[in-house]
Amino acid sequence: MQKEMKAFKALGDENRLTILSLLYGGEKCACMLLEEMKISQPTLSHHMKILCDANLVESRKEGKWMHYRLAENGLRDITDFLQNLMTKEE
Amino acid sequence: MQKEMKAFKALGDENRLTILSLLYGGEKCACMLLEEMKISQPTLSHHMKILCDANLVESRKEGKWMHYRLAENGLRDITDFLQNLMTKEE
DNA sequence: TTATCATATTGACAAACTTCGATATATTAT
DNA sequence: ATAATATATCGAAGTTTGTCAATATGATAA
Repeated sequence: MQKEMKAFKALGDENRLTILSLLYGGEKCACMLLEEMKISQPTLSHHMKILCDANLVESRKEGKWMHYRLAENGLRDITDFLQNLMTKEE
Repeated sequence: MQKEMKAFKALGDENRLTILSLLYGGEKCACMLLEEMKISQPTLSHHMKILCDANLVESRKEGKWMHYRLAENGLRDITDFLQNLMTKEE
């Protein structure tokens, strides 16, 4: 349950939900995310770390750029967790 | 997105995840939840309010007892939200 | 090497959150 | 009406979280 809690904590922030929606279209580098949001660079870096630690986002380093993309596995894990809560209820 | 954020915030707490898992088997009254957890009565009340406000739990008053159950609608909403994030990615 | 650019880390501060004891409210029983 | 019980609200203490400026790290370019 610890794993799911970490993911839900990560999802419970407006900026991080925005980041996920920006990654919906596919991989993006940090600098592009930064342009589309009104937060500082350290703040973005902080949020990306939380999303990666929660397994919701995966990263790839290319030269001095960091590329981020949605982590399908982590997303599926918590989706399954929620679906299990719903089924067989009652 | 505000609605989902509220739900995810609510899910990002160990005690509240425990409460949801306790409600998995079906409706329970607050006093029964209280017995199964090591938190004070005001704390439980606080968490139940957060879960209800987030639409993850529904309540029913019967005399002096409050009965709580999982809110299928709210759970489905965020499950759908996550599933939409996953599909068509790429 | 030195300069420049992209990202990460540190340190500090304010805001938000969790928790509980004390107390209030509401319902039932006597 | 009074007592007892279940739950909610209040107020305060301690903890966690989000944020940014300053700085560090790592990579490329000159």
